[in-house]
Amino acid sequence: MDEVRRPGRPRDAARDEAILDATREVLLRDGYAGLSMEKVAATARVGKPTIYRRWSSKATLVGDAVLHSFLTAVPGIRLPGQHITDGPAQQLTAWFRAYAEWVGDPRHAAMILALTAAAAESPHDAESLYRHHTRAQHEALVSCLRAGVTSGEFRADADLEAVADALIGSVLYQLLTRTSSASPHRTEHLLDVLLAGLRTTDR
Amino acid sequence: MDEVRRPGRPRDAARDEAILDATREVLLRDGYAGLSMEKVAATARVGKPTIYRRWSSKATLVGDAVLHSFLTAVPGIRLPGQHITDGPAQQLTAWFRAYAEWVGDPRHAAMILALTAAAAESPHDAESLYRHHTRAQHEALVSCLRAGVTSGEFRADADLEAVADALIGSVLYQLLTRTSSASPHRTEHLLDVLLAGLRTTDR
Amino acid sequence: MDEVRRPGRPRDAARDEAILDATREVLLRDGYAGLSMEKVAATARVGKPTIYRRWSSKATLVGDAVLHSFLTAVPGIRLPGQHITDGPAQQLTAWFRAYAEWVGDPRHAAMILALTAAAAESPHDAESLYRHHTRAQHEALVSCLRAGVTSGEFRADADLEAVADALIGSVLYQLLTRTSSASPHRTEHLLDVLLAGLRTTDR
Amino acid sequence: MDEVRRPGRPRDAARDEAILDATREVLLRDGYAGLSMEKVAATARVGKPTIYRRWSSKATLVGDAVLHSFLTAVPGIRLPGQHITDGPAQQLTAWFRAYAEWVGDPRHAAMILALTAAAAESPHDAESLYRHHTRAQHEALVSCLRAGVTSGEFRADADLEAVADALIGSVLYQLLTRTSSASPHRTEHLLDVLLAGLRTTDR
DNA sequence: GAGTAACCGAGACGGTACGTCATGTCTTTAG
DNA sequence: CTAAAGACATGACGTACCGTCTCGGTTACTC
Repeated sequence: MDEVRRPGRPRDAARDEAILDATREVLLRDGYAGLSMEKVAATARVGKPTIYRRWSSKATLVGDAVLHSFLTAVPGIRLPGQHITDGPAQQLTAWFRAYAEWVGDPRHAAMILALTAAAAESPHDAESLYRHHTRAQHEALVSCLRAGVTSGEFRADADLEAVADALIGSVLYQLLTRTSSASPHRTEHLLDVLLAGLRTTDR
Repeated sequence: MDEVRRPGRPRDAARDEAILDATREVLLRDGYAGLSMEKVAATARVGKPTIYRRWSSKATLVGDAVLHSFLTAVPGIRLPGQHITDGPAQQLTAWFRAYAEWVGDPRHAAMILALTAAAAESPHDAESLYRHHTRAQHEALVSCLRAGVTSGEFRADADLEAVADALIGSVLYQLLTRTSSASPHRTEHLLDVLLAGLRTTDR
Repeated sequence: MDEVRRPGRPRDAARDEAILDATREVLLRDGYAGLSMEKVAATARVGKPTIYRRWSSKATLVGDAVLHSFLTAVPGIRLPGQHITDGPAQQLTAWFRAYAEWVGDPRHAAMILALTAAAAESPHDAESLYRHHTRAQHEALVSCLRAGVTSGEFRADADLEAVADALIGSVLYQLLTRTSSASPHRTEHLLDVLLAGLRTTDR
Repeated sequence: MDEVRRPGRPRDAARDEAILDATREVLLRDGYAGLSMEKVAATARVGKPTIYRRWSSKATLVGDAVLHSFLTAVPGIRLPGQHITDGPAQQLTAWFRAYAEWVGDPRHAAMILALTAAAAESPHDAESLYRHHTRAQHEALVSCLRAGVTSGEFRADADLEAVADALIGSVLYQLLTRTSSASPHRTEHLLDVLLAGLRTTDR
């Protein structure tokens, strides 16, 4: 299980962090369009080859920068609910509130937009890029919904993937059309309708 | 209401079409990232100043190219239903099917992605850009939903904007994560759930 | 005989001069090794593509810069003697003195060294480069020597090309080994020996 | 007289040879311009620091590589003639023939050009570099000429240094202008003229 | 019908950034 | 302390586009 020691000077892990930090900083300041590898290198006080050694393109770099932003800044978002006392509906609501709040921060909204830009810009790696970086959320949502189906609270014939798509997609659409930020109560209203539609009619 | 006649040679309207066609062609071939004004000019057999005289940036050019693609290629999408015989639910279903089918064409999917890229790339003009170009769809959806509320078929307390956001957003999310295309039946399933949630409980 | 007018904006001849001037300036300051296209561009206040549009490499740029230095700065060197009263020997002496004096200026010495570096650096274009830029001198020397043969002053069996090679080559060798500059009297002494060797023995 | 034993692992003398060999190999293949420390290191299967530990720059490395080429490949060139039976004129002729023949080999011509490039590239170390590596030849020539003066065969007032400069310089000039190689008979013709010019008039 | 003013294509211009390569130094493990 | 390997900051490479400009030439109104 030991890592194989390659010859030569090992990569400095501190550079990775510096580069990702710089990427986020530039992203916030100038947006995805205004982000250049040169700026990132200068901000991180790092040579360009040091960046290219780790990330082959602007898109993959931004992808990782955003992913780290997800993981480090909002770990709570990863597991929508750990208390068994909460039912799926409450869990979904809790998650959605946390997500909306997280996205409410313009700095986090900028991360989502950057990721979206990276994916939409080059359709061929869109899937690998966008999916990979939102998969955690999507899977958490689906498993939560599935728990609701198992418990009999939700309809068994509902397409859970489609519901998860709609939850994440609606926030994305709001970010794109109402830059300021997605309104928390709007997302909550959507959840109302969706939950109503999901519940088993004979209860 | 007459247009003010400026002196000098008037602009050649045929160039507009040639440029927009070229833009779509390049967009399909190389994606938004691979689109350069230079390529568009070469493809349209037009000088660069001829483009800049009409569009000030890549984003606005792409915006118009996509909008024309919407308007000319799928006019049916604009008005979800003009036959009063159809109820709101049927109208929504019809519109959603048409939309999903339209987006199913990779060429049209590329247009949506390009528009998304343009908007996500520079947050400050995201709103003006993206909203402007998807507003028609969004408004049609909302007015259709509102008709359902008026007729008593849909709950009065539902946030119709949120529902419209979710419908459009879910397609967008699918485009970003499953490049091939959005699956038509998935969107249909989502509609099922949403309609169920929208319907007045005491029916 | 009219020049064909190509379409598009014509090149600005003033840039050529600015670039060549900058090249010479950098050459003097930093030598051939220290000359980079980037420095030349910055010094000439010109974009890099403007240079590459005209010269494909550092070597050809330096070649032209040195050639212009020859032509503009020391036109007298081109025609070794225009007074018919002077015999070939006097003409050679006059030319050699002028040449040695010209090369005595460190700025001109730097030009010759730069040209030499450009040629020696890449053997395949050495010939086209070096020969082209020193040909004028070489031809003038040979024709002068040939006049001496015709007039009977010089031996008919002498290899005039070899003599011209030696005259130019000796200055070059001195530049390379005694950087400060070639000593004028040394070249004059060489001329003494060569003239003595060239003269017809029975005079 | 014992070498001082320094602590630690001693340098491997075999590396020196490997590096110099690699330098010559790259020089032949790509010329001085195309030679990089990286290529040399790779060709010699040696780390870059191993090179920098021994030679501080590309120029000094090339200098030594060429010098070794001189010493090992054509030892005969070092001493123009050790048989007292030959007069200075014959010795000069013999040396010149050997030199011209040696230079006739394109591999050796490349060495001279590389040395020239190294010197011409940075005027400040031109002297130390070029002079050091051609000094042996130059001194041999001068001492040979001086013997001729002592014996009364050559004029006492001739500038022997200038003559030596011309001999070496003419070969250099030919290499620069006629890449293929210097023509042996041309150098021989030059020697004819020079010897004629050197000889005491009253013979 | 002559001006004139804006159009058109082509392409040069000063720039910025690209992604790659080489420089010379530093840091690691191994000998 | 040396050696090989390779990461590092730096900086130049030659190319692609940017958006502006300057050409010769065209087209359609205005006088």
